[in-house]
Amino acid sequence: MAKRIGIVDVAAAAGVSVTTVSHALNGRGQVNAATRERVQQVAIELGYAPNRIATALRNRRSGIIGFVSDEIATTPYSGRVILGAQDAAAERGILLVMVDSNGDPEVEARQILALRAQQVDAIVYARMYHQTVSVPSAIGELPTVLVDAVDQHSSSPSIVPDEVGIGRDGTAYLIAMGHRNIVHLTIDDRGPGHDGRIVGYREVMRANGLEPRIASVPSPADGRAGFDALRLAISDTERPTAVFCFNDEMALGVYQSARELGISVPGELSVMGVDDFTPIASQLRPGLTTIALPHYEMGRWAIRTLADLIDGVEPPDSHVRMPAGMVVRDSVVAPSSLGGIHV
Amino acid sequence: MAKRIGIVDVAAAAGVSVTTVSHALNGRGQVNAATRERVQQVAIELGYAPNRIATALRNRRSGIIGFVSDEIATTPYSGRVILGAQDAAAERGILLVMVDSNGDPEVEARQILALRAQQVDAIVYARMYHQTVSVPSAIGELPTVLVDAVDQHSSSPSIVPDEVGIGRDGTAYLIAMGHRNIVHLTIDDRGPGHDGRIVGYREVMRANGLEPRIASVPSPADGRAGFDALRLAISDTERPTAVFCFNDEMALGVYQSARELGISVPGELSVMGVDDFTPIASQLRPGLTTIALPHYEMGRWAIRTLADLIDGVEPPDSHVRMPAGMVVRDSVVAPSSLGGIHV
DNA sequence: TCGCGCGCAGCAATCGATTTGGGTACCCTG
DNA sequence: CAGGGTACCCAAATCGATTGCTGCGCGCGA
Repeated sequence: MAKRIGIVDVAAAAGVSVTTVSHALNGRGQVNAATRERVQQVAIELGYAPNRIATALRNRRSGIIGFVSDEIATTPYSGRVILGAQDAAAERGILLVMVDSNGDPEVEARQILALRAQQVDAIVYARMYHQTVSVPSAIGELPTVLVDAVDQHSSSPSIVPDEVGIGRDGTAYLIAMGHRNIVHLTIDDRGPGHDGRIVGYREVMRANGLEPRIASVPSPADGRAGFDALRLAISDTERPTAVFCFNDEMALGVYQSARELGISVPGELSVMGVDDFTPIASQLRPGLTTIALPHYEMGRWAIRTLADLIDGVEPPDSHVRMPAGMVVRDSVVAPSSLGGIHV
Repeated sequence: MAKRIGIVDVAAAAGVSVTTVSHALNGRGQVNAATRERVQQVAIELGYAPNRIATALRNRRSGIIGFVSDEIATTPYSGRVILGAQDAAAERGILLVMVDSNGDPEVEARQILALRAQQVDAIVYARMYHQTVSVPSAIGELPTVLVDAVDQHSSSPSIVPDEVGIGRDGTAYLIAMGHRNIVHLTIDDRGPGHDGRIVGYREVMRANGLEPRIASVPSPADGRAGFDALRLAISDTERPTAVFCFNDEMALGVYQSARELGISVPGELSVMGVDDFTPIASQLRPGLTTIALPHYEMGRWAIRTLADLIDGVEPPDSHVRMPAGMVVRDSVVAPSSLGGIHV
């Protein structure tokens, strides 16, 4: 059993005191260049790695950031947030401890307490999808940033997707492709995503002299609802040439509905999603043109901001809305190419 | 700024020494019942929570387990493993630190070293899907378990899905539903999942006097491949009444191919998947009958086993193959109900 | 030659909880 | 009343790294 080697072992091997080893390795005190080099050499040979627990105790800084989510890892959405956070953390030598409250506030409070007992330096409070929250009091005075969430009553920095921008960009793209009769298919439940995208959609439609047409269904996961919504949309006086869906799951529902109704995609109907949920978006035929939420970037931003906050640096922008990016595949084409009805 | 209260504060408030507080709270030495109660009372009033960093330093046990994965959280598969691990860890007051090597062995080694510096008590070495690996040497002597992976040269406990059982169960179910002409649609790349399911499939087919028919495509994510494979299958002399797919993504491809070929599911073709990948399996119409890999349970098992290992308890079974469970939806029906060709 | 300053190195305190090895008071017994 | 237990409680050492302060020795100016 190879005993873990500590700073005393290095000191003994190098023939100096632990103080000098610490100084040499951390570049603190005054150490002769030759001594410093020798110590570093010995440390490497012995495979020395400082015990971060001891350092944390002494420095009152653990180098760990807690990542609190309502639904970790179970959805690929938050997965990308985690990935971004992980990457940014790894760059800074920070470790991430993730906990999943499963949406239960009591569990959440307990887990945050456990995190605090573990002396985490800061907390990322993330939600699976964009929503309004209130930061749990258990967090106390720990530096905190919110991801995919905002809290009006908190001064903690937060980052969310630019929902209005998504509504604008998607609509503008469809219009640029030549569509004029565009339905926005959303969900019944309201929320920042729901509202923001509608605002952006309306804005751009009106700016182009077009009439906004919005349909909504109970749940994106409900295939039948997509079917009904589409049927509703096409039974309208003017049949739409494009559907701008709230998310990719809903787009999958539309694809299936369209097939059942004998409507070809994208020939007779262009479809656009939001999320770039790969298993769906890239698997569908035709490939789904969609808007990728900036999950990865939000994760990175969160850790970067917290690392600064820990060092006492206040972020310039406290509440950030991050732009999303279009992912063009094959589900949106110019309406001129369709054989169906046109306006 | 509310100073964090420590054991000395509790001691002062309760009018006893820190030793007694420690004893009272941890039930170690001999403490008068009245004193114990008073200390506990005071501790709660003050909201005392022991600094686990200090405890870790003293006890040489951090209460943290490292979770090393090649692709964390980005796929819902590993997401469920994480969830199971999280739950089991939370029950035991253990925290999980997850790192993602993104498949890069060098990054992985660095991260494992960081984990060791952080004094993790043990490591879960997980893979995104069932494969054969070799445990990285950076782990050293730390207690380790493998999830969704095996290493012939390591004595570390491991847990993987019972692939042969999956092949057997799926095939048996289709046969029980009355199918006799069943194609197993798999991927080109070999691996424990690929091989095991074929073994189970063949075994049950032969045992029932049926001829195994296996087709394979380059990638489950490749929709076109699913299309081609299905066409290949149906151009066969005897048209299959059921397809047993390697996974749900492939099943999605088959659904789409079937639609394009004018074959109704499940009317003319029953489809079965593996994974129970919810966004696909439950969203498809008809709902996909599939076999759920025991990801959650494997995650639980991993932490349970490690917790025992840390306490010096050797697990009874070192290499476990965990059974999977059938999730019945609507994509498999008796072939008698189809109007198509039957054997 | 004396003394001051500087370069270099190390002692010892510190972080907060646990644990070892006593110490003290009280009670009981002979 | 002395000796021996017992029940309670506590001082101090400990975990490993960091850091303020001190000490030593050498060189240079007076």
